[in-house]
Amino acid sequence: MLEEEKNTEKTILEAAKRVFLAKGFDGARMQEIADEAKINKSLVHYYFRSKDKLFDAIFEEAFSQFIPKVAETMASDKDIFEKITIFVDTYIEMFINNPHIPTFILHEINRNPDRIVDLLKNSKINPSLFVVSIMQEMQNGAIKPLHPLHLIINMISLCVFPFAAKPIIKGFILNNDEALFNQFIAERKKEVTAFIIRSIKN
Amino acid sequence: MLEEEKNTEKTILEAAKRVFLAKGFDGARMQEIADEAKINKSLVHYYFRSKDKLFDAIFEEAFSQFIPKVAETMASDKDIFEKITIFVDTYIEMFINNPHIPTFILHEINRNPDRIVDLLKNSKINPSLFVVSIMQEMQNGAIKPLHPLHLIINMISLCVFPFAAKPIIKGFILNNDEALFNQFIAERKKEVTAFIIRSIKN
DNA sequence: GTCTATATTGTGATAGAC
DNA sequence: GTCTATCACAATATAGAC
Repeated sequence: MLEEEKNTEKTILEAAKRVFLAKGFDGARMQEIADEAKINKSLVHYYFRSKDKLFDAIFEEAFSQFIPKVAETMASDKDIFEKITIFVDTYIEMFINNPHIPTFILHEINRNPDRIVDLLKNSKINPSLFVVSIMQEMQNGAIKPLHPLHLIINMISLCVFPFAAKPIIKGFILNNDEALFNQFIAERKKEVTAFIIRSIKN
Repeated sequence: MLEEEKNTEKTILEAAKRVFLAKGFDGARMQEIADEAKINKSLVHYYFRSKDKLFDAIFEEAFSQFIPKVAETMASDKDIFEKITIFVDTYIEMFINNPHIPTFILHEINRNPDRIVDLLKNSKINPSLFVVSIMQEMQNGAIKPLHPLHLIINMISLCVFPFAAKPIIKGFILNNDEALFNQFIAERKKEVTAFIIRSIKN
């Protein structure tokens, strides 16, 4: 039997995740989620009452993915260059496996900015760990003087943006060739890490 | 009289731009556009027939803004470092004046990827100008060996992402302080230009 | 828990008077 | 060109049988 039978709630959540991430809240339809889960539309309401409540469950999970758990790495005794390498690898690998996350989060946080403040208050994310790490390496003379916040935003920008802009990069620059885009992304871990380290290393 | 009376079509277009950019196609309502333009909802249909046609007019203009006219600069005889400075300044300045453009474009190109291929075919945008410029400077020995495409995407990433992620940066890292965010953006032209040039200069 | 049927509201779009 | 009234349909949500 191999446990093919999942419980309905989980099936709905997985279907809803696919639909919401692809279409966004406004573009998603309860009917489409039901079809995707191969169940009746009423069952979706039975389990989650409203579209809003269902969306909340999806958004919180997706948002937590957007901020990978690199906190442990940041608190470790590895040097800043190793930390950056792990940071970039983790981020890009996660987006390869969840390509819709970037546009989804960037769109939805603008639709409802207040929500993220609440979410982040309850999260264990602590960027100051990384800030401290950066400032220590500056005092060591390992890296050039720079604003830690700009460096962090630069790192995230370089990882996230190519996934959010995939249709432009692929459709315009890469002649709509999916294989070429995948190759571009595959190169990117090395490329981004090297780009950053060249810029900050003393 | 100072020409206070604009023609209705233009008024609708300006209202539609505000609503579509803030809410996206799926989130926008024809009623809200009419309210924003302070006219009757039917008039919007009278001038533009359908929501789709109205959206097309807005999207094309917004998309053309997303790709600033830096082509002339790229074809000029300025060196690569001046070109990068102008590129970054132009991009960031444009997003300061049009803060909704990044999320709007990134969301809509994913909703309808085919549209952008058509749009770009009809545009005069030519990234190869910049690629050639980069490769020449590599042969001159002015910059390190690198993949031109990755450099271009890096430059765009660093300019665009902070605007798309404003609610996260402001709400999470900057304690929801708008002034702090504006200061962060103001620093960014110098910061990004320096970050890039440090990384590629020989 | 799962289904069918239906209520209710929202929304794009049109008809027709002025 | 601009308005009021209204249509037609889509979408969220609920009622109630099984």
